[in-house]
Amino acid sequence: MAASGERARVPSIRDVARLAGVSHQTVSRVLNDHPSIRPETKKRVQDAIEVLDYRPNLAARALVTSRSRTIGVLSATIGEYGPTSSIASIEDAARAEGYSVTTLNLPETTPEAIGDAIRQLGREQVSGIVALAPQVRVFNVLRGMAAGVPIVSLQDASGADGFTLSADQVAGARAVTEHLISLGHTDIVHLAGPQDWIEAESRMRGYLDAMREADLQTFPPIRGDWTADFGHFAGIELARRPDFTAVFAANDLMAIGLMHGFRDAGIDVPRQVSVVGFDDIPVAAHVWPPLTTVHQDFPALGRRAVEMLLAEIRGESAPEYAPVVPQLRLRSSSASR
Amino acid sequence: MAASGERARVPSIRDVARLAGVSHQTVSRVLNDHPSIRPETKKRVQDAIEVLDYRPNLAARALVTSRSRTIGVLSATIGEYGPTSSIASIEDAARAEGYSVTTLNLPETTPEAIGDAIRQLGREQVSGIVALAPQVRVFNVLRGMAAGVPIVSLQDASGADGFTLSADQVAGARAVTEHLISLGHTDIVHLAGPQDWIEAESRMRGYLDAMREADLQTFPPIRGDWTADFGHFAGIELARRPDFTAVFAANDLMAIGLMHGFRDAGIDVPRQVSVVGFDDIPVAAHVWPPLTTVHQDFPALGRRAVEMLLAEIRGESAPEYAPVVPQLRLRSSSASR
DNA sequence: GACATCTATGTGACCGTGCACATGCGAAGG
DNA sequence: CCTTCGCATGTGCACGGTCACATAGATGTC
Repeated sequence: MAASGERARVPSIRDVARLAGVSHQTVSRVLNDHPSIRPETKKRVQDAIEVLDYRPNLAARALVTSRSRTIGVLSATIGEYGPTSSIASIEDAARAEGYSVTTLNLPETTPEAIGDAIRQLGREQVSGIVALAPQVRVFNVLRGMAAGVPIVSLQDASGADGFTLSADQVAGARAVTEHLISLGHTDIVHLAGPQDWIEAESRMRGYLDAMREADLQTFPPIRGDWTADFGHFAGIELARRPDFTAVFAANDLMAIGLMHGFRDAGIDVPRQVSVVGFDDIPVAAHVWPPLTTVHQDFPALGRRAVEMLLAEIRGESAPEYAPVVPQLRLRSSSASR
Repeated sequence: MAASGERARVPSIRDVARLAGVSHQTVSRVLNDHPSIRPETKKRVQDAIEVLDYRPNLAARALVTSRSRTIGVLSATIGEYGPTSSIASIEDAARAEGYSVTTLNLPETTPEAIGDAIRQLGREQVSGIVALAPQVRVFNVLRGMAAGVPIVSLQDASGADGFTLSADQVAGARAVTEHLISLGHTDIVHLAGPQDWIEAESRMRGYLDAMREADLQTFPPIRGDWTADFGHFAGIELARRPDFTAVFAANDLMAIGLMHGFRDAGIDVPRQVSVVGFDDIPVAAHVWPPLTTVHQDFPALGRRAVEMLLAEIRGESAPEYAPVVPQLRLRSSSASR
């Protein structure tokens, strides 16, 4: 469409200024909508911008302001459903506010790797960072490091000082455990996430709280790794000690694997054992039996993270949110004893 | 850790030059490893860089070179497993080569939206773009638009001129269809993806090719939307017309929903009907019955996309790859008649 | 020995913005 | 009527790199 040829280089702020008959600084003021500009002048400049199809050079702007209007997403999780959908909504929200998004996956969670990542984002002069750092360790390192750049962490960190944000994992876990108890289960096993993960701890705490409150005895939790394969393995192992009637798996993937393991071992879900999960991944409603689980609104979390970060960047006070409450999704994998 | 305080601004190339006793240009040469630098000089400069903990300012470099050493990922897909894992590996590969990654989701697939996205990435002066544009329409617009910036499309586009790349979807679909045929099925329904999607077409073609070659009659395909919910609906509908003994669903999510629908309708998989999917998502092995499907190596695709893009950026010739061949994963959802 | 060539390095301009400061002008205040 | 102030705008420089060109010494060539 655009008339090609013409080796004209892309127009700069001075080209606009010349065409509009003003100084380059006035153009700059229009761009950053400075208060004292006469409406008439503003109009002339905007017309010139239109005519030349001028676009501000982001690199030049970043150089002089040493801020890039870019948000860095630092992620220490790999390909899981939850984080992934949060990231997508972070991007959308940031773009809507005129920020670019650059993502950085942590290959490993050593303090050095985290430090490198933060420094890298620093070099790119990000305006702020959203961290999806589900491991306690990573979170702590982050806290110490991020000096200078606003940062929001998308994890549940009880009593954290900085800006953190998450769904109320404990409440969700508690709700689903109470659901099992209300069905008459008393011997409930928890298939937990890895030791170091914040969310694993929160979900376990919810389970423990609910059990204690109902005066039920708890089993030592089984430590999983979030994968369906582990769930499968755990199901076969658990089948050997049928001293329980329900399992709360810390995520859906493990829950689904677990049901598979139970089936291989000849245990019927939910007739003999009830199984519940956490996350409500898209297939949860369609596996057999459809999985009772806890739904999390990941997109909402991503959007809020961006709102909080922008508030911090702009020096505003953080918006106060009611916590995102995860919702119980009752399906067929849980039944009364 | 780092001695704070000290309002010293971050060191620039000139600070390094002063400390090393050379000109700033010599420092620049060392950084871009220019050939004619005396080893001794180089050493001095490197030491100075070390001492000052100097890091090149990316914005300044981008300003003068008008290239940002950033790769833009343009994605028109939302939260699906395949694209997501490709994107993660694109990031890793790009970072490993010293490129940053910025991601941009297309909210809609109109030509205008695509144009805006490309222009936005242009403003950010990306060095190249990897497009995950699974719809035919998007792909075509992209082809016309991207003038000026190297671009690689991660989709199967037969006869495309530019640089495109994908797993051989047709071969995968064909293999899984032939598998059903070899089990003795003759009446095989295809639950396809949406009309406009390149991969939907490729998978359907593989199905049609295999059927034609075996001299089998084909049914008009059912158009789905990739979701498990649709699969469920389709299962219930299909149960009313049992003129088939096997279904090839164009992705795992629909296949899993389909099995759910069949179960609701009282049809046993695989005894009465065989079901196969495509993608091999992480739960595919753990649903009941475990799903026969086609495994795609998404991370490998992402890595290759980056390699191709970098080759194009550097003006090298594109590396020649053997196509990524999807692999059949035989499980229990398919059985002989 | 004069000149061309190559190597190693330095000098100054320039990329496109925003910022600090200066300036002209009209309104308000005494 | 003069001073003071706020508004609207202009001037020049700085940001931190790279590029084009200049320069000085070493080496080779006839």
